[in-house]
This record gives sequence, C-alpha cells and structure tokens, in this order.
Amino acid sequence: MTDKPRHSWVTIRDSIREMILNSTYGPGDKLPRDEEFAARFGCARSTVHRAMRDLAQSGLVERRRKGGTMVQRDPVTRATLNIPITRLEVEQKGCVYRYQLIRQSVQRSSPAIMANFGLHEARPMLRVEALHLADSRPYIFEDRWICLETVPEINTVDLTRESANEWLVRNRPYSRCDLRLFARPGTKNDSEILQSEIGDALFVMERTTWIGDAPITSLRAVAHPGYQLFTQG
Amino acid sequence: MTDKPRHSWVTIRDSIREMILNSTYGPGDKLPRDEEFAARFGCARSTVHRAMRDLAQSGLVERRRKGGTMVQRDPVTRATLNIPITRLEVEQKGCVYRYQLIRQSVQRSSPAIMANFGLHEARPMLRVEALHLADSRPYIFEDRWICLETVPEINTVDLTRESANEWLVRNRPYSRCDLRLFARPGTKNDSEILQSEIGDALFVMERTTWIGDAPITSLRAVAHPGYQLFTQG
DNA sequence: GACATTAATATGTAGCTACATATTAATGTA
DNA sequence: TACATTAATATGTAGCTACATATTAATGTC
Repeated sequence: MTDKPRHSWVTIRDSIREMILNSTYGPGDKLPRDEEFAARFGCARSTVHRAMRDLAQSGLVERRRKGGTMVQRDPVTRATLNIPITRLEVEQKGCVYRYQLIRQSVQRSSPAIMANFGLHEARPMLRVEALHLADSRPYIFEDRWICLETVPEINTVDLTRESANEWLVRNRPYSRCDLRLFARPGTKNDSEILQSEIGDALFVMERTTWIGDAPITSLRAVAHPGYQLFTQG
Repeated sequence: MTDKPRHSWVTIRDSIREMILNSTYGPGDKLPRDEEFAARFGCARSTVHRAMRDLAQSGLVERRRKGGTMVQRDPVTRATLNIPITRLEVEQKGCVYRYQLIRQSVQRSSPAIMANFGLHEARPMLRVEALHLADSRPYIFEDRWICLETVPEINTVDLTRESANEWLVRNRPYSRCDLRLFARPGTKNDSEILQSEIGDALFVMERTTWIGDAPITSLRAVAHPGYQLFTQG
C-alpha cells in the first residue's frame, strides 16, 4: 500500500524546504549539488532541478551556476498581490458597481508622471479622472494618464461608458508594472469626490505600466476610507 | 550569422505573449495545443510547456488538463512585494538602524489575533511591542504576537537586543503568509510612539504566518507618516 | 607576482519517450 | 430520458541524454 507520490518534485521540494526550516541547512549554508540530492532521493536530476527552481522563485534559496545553491541569507517576505479590475473587485463583494467619468483631457505629461515613467521629455497623454462606486458609494478615485503614442486607440473609446481601467487591462496587457503603496491624509478635493472627511487616512495605490519600453499608463488610485488590500494565498 | 536563441523557451514565451498582446488571441480565446505550437515553432512540446507554465504563472493564460489553454478573460495585475527584514530596509536607505523593545508579555491570544490565525480557541502567546528606528527617528512600530506552542524557543531570545522580526525571519521560515494593507488615522498611542500627530494618515501592514497549519506570528506594523511600499520589478 | 588563458564544475536548457491525471465527449444500459 | 461507464484528449510529470552557460579554480606566461 505504498501510495506513490503524485508530484514527486513537490515532495522533494517540500523535503528540502523542511530541511531548511528545521535548520539542517541554515541561512547562508551551501546546499548539496542537485545530483547529490537526486542520488539521495533516488530520482532524476531534472526532478531536483524542478524543485529547486520553485524554492529559488519563492526566495528561500539562491542558485548560481557553478556556485551552487545557497539558503538565502536574508530571507524576504515575498507576497503576491492580485489587483483585479476594479469592477470585478466591487462585484465580488456583492456590491453593485458603477463608474463615473469626471474629467478627461489631452495634456503634456507632468513632471511627476514623467518621473514615474522615467521619461526625459514630455509626451502627449490622455488624462482621465474617474470614480468607481460600490452600491452608489465612492469606492476608488483614479487619476490616470495614458500615453497617446503607445495607446492611440484610447481616443476611440467612449470613456463615459467604459472605464479606462477595464479597457486597458483587457486590451493592453503590459510587460512591466511598478507599484507604490502609501497612506495620505485626504485633501479637500478627495473629500468632495470620495465623500470623506478632510484629513481622513486614505490608502493610495500608484501604478505605472509599460509594454516593452513604451509607457502605457500611470495612475494614482485613492481608495475610500476603510479600504484594505489583501494577498490571496 | 544566425544568432541562435539562448533561451528558447523564453523566446517562445515572448512570441506567444506577443500574439496575445497584439490580439491574435484575445481574452477568453482558446490557444492552440502545446503540440501545435511546438510544430509551429519547430521545437519540442516540453519547451512550449515551459513557456506556457510561465505565462500561466504570470496570470496571462489559464491552463486546464484536457481543457487546453485559454487567454485569461479577466486579467489581474499580479505584483510581487518583497518585504525585507526591517533592519535591512532601513540600512538600505543609508540610515542607521536602531531597535527598541517597548513591552513584552505572555498573553492568551486576543479574539482579533485568533481571527487572523483562524483559531477557535485561545492559545498562549508572547506579545511583543517594539519600535524600529531609522537615524533615531521612529520608522515602524510593530505589535506582534508569537505562538508559544509553535515557537517555544522565542523565550530564550533576548528581545531587548535582537528584534523578533529578525529572529523569526532567520529562524522560522513560514509556509504560508497572509498580508493585509490599509491606511488608518493615527491614534494618541501612535502619536506618542511614532512622534506623529494624532490623525496623521498611517500605513499599516498586518502579517500573519504559519508553518504548515501551526501559527507562528501575527503582527501589525504601523509605519511612520510618509512611508511607502514598493514593488521591485 | 600580476595577469591572461584554460580547465573544471554546477546549474540551465533542449529534446526525447513514456506514462499520469483530469476532464470532456461518447457510449451503453436501465 | 437519466445516469453510469468508457474512451478520447490536452496538459502535467518523471526520467534520460546531450549540450550550453556562467563562474570559480588551476595553470601558464611575461
């Protein structure tokens, strides 16, 4: 009744992780070579390799050619945030989603936006300010800049009906995304749009995306007081 | 002078991604089978498989046995946060790190902490309140609960000298981590510890970790006003 | 001894076969 | 028709060989 391991590489990954966790190999220690582990576990090197790749990705070990595999000396907490389309986030909470375009205009990129993109000269961009609502209550206010050179089609989109958030995420996947999270006291402008109080603690997400080296969009999303961002694990 | 592709699977991944980005295959579309792609690219199925795994992991496509591969209908922004040991974070900014234990005591887990862990009954825990400083200015205040059943050794650690953050991360890797981020107005208590003003917008990170099913630690880290959390891409 | 060259080595990748697994589609039976 | 059984199918995994690549260690030359 030997129940054969279904995912051998998972089993091996867990075994090696276990050894690291119980200090058989401590932070900074060098692990045996893949071949050595393969012999020990009675499996192929490729299977150990697979396990090791997973451990390396999760940040527990560090691998270098010829250098071998080392238990990460300064482990980091590596968490994956899933940021869905705002409409889906709202609907997933069982709320009715509504979207409201506040303003849109073509502008040359501001210094702050240029900094986000790492640009040295201004470019024409579409600036879109919009509000996402959940059950008719303000949920997230976004101030977004879209690069017209990279995404000229955005001009053909009716942003009073469809949010730039949704259109972009569906039509313009990105290859790179920078994210910045912080808290900020609400301004008068915030309070009017979000129906919050001046000075309220607001959660802010700034997101900038590129396709290749070409800038797509950079936005600041200010959430209503009480908003929380989770990891899903 | 045909420069042979170094990482064939990377090349193939990028080609397929490119096809998705330029709408050869749109959201919700079914992609050809791996074998089909392999024939098209003139490579082995395993190479396509590797490329596909990467695309699936990044959230661009979804794969199911027999069902095939589908372009993700509702793409999510998937960002990886690297949260280092606080000391390293401070030192990386070129600041002098200092750590200050404020209080420590053995307590039965509070309802909030039990909720974080998903526990139904209280357990003995070590509660540690401590302050991390950067250049002698308050940086992050952490209110941490450590499960004594899972981590009894914590009693042998001199927490006036070494932070629980550092000791745990070095000695007790976790297998699961929940993270919650939000903004909160500073209380009187916050203002005293962080030298901030009452009502300041504070960035809060709540982190709970387990090893297997066993709770390790749950903490609320309140950062000084102006703190920002980045992704590193 | 300093520096360039070469060998040794551990991980990384490509390609192949064979089989496992999950899930849909087809089929048979009451 | 309803439901259980079986076949078909696309992805997932295991194991192997061969070679690529990066980096350290050894060696040779001035």
